[in-house]
Amino acid sequence: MGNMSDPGVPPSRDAVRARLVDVAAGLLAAQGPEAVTTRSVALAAGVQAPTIYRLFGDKNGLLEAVAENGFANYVAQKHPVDADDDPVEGLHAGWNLHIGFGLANPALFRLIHTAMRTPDGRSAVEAIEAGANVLRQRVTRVARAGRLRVPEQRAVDLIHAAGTGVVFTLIDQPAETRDESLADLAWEGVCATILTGEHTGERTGEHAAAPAAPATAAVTLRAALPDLVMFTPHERALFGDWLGRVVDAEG
Amino acid sequence: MGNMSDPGVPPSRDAVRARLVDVAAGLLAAQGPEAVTTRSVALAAGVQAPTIYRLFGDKNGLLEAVAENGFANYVAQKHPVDADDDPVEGLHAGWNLHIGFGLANPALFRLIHTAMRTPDGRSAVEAIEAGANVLRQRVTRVARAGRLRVPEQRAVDLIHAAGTGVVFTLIDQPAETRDESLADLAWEGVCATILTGEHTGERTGEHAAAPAAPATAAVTLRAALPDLVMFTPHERALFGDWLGRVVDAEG
DNA sequence: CGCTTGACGTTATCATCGATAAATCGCCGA
DNA sequence: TCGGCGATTTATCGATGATAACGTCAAGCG
Repeated sequence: MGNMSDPGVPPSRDAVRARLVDVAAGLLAAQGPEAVTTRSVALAAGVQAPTIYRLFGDKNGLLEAVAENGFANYVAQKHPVDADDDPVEGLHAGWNLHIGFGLANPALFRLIHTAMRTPDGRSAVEAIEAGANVLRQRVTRVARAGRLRVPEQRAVDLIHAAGTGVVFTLIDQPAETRDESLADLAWEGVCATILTGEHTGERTGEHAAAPAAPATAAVTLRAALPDLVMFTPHERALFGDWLGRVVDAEG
Repeated sequence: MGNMSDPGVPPSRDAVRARLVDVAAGLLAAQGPEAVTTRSVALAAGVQAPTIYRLFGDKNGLLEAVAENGFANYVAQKHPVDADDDPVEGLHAGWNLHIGFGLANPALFRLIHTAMRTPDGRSAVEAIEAGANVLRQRVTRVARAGRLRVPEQRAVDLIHAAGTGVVFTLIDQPAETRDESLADLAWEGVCATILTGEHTGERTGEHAAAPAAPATAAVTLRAALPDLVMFTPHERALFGDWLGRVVDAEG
C-alpha cells in the first residue's frame, strides 16, 4: 500500500514481491521444479536476479513464499466452514482442504514434502505449520465431543498420513486413470479407525454414540474402574475420587 | 567374476559400478541429496567424473541404480515369507516391507517419490515397479480368497497411499518423538476398509471384541483437561498421566 | 610383427545455476 | 543545489552437470 500515486515505474516493492511469487508459481506449475531458476524467474518478472535475494534472502525464501501464497490462496477460495457444526464435519472439511490443495498444486505439494523441511521435522513454511495446528485443534474438538477412541496425537498423525499418502498416490497417476474417490475411501477408513460409533463420518444426522460431555466420560470411567488393572488400590481410590469431582462439577 | 587374476589395476567394470552405487548411497544416507554430486561421488569412489556417465548415462541413472540396489538389498535381507499362508498375512508382510524400507532409507524414499518419476506416473526405478506388481498380485490373492470388499485397484491404491503416507509422516518427525506404531494403526484401518469380516487382519483376540469404552472415555477426559477447573495444576498433571495410562493400556 | 579397433582413463572445458560484490543510478530531504 | 542512501544494474565467483578431445592399452587379425 505504499506509493500508488507515483505515475512512473516504481512498482512498490510489494508489487514486485507478488509478481515474483506469481511468476515462480506459474513456472513451477507449468514446467516443473527445474524450470524455476533465479534467472528465469527474474527474466519473466522483468527484474534482475539480485532483486530476488534482496526480497527473499535466497531461492528457498522465494519457494517458501510461493508455498505460503499458494496455500493461502487455496484456503481463501474455499468457504470458511462455520465452526459450530459437528466436530467430525469440521475434521472432514479440513481433510478435503488438504486433499484439494495437493491435487490442485502437485508440484508445490511435492516440494513441500521434500526440500522445504527443517532438520527437526517441522515444515519451513509457516502456512503449513499453521495448517497442522488447525488439524490439531479440530481433532481436539472431536475428542472433547467424546468421539475419539485413540489418543489425539495418533489421530492427528493418522489423518495427516492418510491425506498425504492419498495425494501422492493420486498425483503419481496419470490424470486420465485417476480415481479421486480414493480420497473418500481413505476418509472412511480413517473415521472407522479413530472415531467411535458405527456410522462414522457421514451425514448420519444423529449418532447412536452419545455426545459425551466430560461428566459422561467420567461416569463411564468410574464404572470401569474395577477393570483398570494398571492402578494400585490406592491410586484407584484417588482416581475414583477425582472422577467423582469431575462428575459433581461438570454434571 | 571377471578378471580377478590380474594383479594390476583393472577393477572389472562391475566392481567399479558397484563401488559407485555404494558410495552414492552412503553419501545420500549420510549427508542428504545435495551432497551427492558427480564430483564428490567420483572422488570418494576413486574414479573420474566421466566414468559415471559411461556407466550410468547421467546422474539420474546413477540415482536409479542406487534406488534399485537399496530396495533389492532391503528385500533380500528379509526372510521371504512363504506364500502358502493366509493371503491377508502375505499382504501384511508386503505392507511391513514397504514401511520398513521407507524408514530405513528416508532420503532414498523421498527421492523416489519426487525426482525419479516419469511423466506418466510410472516409477523410473524398475524395482519399485516390480514392488507395485507384487502388491497387485497379493491383493489379487486376497480377492480370490473372497475377502476383498472393494475393487482390487482401489484396494491397491489405498494400501499404497496409506503406506506412503505413514512413511512420510514418520520420517518427517524427529526420531525421538516418533511413534512407529502409527504403521500398525494405519494397517488396522486399511484392513477394516478393504477386507470383509469384522476381525480383520490381526490376531485380535481381545482388542476388537469391545470398542474399548474406557479408552474412549479417557481420551475424551484428557482433551477436556484444561477446562476442569476443580483441579490444582499438580493434580491435573497427575490426572492426565493416569488418563494416559488408561488410554495406553485399554486402547 | 605391425596395424587397426575399440574401450577406458585423463584432462580440459562448456553452459548453467545460485549467490554476491562492486559500480551506477535516482530520488528525497536538508 | 547537493549530499546521502537505497535500489538497480553490471560483472563475476564457485560449484555443478555434462561432454569433447586426447592418450593409453589390450585384444583381434593379416
